[in-house]
Amino acid sequence: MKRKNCCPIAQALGVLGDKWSLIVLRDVIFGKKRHFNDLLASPEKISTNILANRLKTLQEESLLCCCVDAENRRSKIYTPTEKAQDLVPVLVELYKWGEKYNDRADTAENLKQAEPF
Amino acid sequence: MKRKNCCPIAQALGVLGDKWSLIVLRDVIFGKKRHFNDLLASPEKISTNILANRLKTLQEESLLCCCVDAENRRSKIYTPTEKAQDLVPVLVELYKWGEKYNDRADTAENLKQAEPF
DNA sequence: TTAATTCACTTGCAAATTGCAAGCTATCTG
DNA sequence: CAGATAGCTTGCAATTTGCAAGTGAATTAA
Repeated sequence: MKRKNCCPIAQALGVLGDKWSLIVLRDVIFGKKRHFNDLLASPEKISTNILANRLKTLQEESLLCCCVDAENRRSKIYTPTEKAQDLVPVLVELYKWGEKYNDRADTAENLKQAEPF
Repeated sequence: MKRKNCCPIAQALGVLGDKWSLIVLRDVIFGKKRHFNDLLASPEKISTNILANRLKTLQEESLLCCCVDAENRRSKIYTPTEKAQDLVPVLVELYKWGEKYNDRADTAENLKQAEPF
């Protein structure tokens, strides 16, 4: 989804707003996974065609770069760019939110309406 | 995508990891939009069936609550819960990242590989 | 009080995306 | 040289998305 000339949140989601991109980036950034098969092995069970497609689009978006492993030339090494590293705060906030809410049942407190601004 | 018993990032993305949920939440939280037609009017042009579906799932996930407008009974008011308000930091970090990178072309700086941890 | 309008959807259908399994090619290892 | 391994690609069914048109109840305008 190309989202030019619009709000930065929508622009960010144009790149990251799908089921898998941020999972792949999480594994590359925090899990330090560098190889196709490492990324395949994540508990979320991404399939090979989807992973190949995400690696391609994340390179096109300059979030990952790819080089051949000098010591094993059938292997490729995927590395996060600084643009990807700058997603660390996003991933950290997502982590905190996920930890706060998605482990536990909905409580009366959670369900409270937010105060008006 | 149900993602129980896994990493909080994956849990969060199970709820938020699609093209539209965070756009709707952005509009409800920051844009203070409260009605179906307000949300439809966003520049990203969500379609009616998708919006209806997201409003339903966001209620099921306790991110929005819905009540009938007392002064206009055909109108419904969608309000963010605290669980939704707690996504503000996520949205802010997405905003900052989108602002930093997605307005401009890729520069040599952006494309630099990240330093190893 | 009837007609038109508005609001929040729903339905139908085509197009795009996802998910699963199998296969393929180049490299390496025994 | 035979198998194993890494990183894909292909085919196809199922799910999700996007567009346009339609629905029904509530409201407002004539």
